[in-house]
Amino acid sequence: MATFGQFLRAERERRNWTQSDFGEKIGLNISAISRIENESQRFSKSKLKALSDLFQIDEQVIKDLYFADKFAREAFQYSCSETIFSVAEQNVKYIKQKKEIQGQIEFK
Amino acid sequence: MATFGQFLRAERERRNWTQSDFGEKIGLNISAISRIENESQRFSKSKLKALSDLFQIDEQVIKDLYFADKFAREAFQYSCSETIFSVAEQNVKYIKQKKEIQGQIEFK
DNA sequence: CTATATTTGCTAAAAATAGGTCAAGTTAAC
DNA sequence: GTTAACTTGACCTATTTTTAGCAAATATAG
Repeated sequence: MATFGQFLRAERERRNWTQSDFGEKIGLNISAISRIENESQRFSKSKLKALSDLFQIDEQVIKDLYFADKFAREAFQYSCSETIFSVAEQNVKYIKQKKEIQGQIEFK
Repeated sequence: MATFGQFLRAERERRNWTQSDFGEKIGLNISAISRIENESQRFSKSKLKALSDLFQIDEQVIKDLYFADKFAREAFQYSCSETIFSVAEQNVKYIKQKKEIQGQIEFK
């Protein structure tokens, strides 16, 4: 599965829902759904939980799909180089480690 | 170099600039600089070009550092799983490929 | 055809971004 | 122990971007 919009469309169709069915369930009108599926609009972060409930798909999975798509589009849009994601991965490790150390200091 | 703020601070100090020197050159006041260096505020995307001119560092390098940092922080904040960046990388490839095909259709 | 589903132009409203000010601190160097 | 450099909190504002509803235009299935 490549984009979040394609994922949404596939899951919707698997359930034989029209865009307006889906829109009603998730709280968006039909044009928003269309644009989201065609990626001219983003699905809103704040509805991810509702989406995971609706589709009965683990929230972590949904969230990861969502952010992978978001990052990919942004990296493409700004012509980032190909190494960017491995750098980002290292950065996350660094941040995690830093927070751990901070935690230790706070409770000393 | 791990975060964009740390990068900025290191480059500023290498030049023996105070935060207020740097702020003047880039068009931000001293509290903004401090917060940016300590990552409680973001550096603005629209100033990346000016920054690359000021530091005489290739814009692509600056941009990559900036976005790697941005993605990492977001992934951390939303507790994305560790595989997310390799998925994102694949997604970029997919997007690039799709745009190529679209280009071919448009000029047929 | 016709009905249903989807896409899209326009737009007001909402939300995110970007940053400032002022005050009250803390560091670090001399 | 001053002084310059830096940090941080609280609060405020302007600008830009994005959203999502309406309605009109297309597309698609039967």
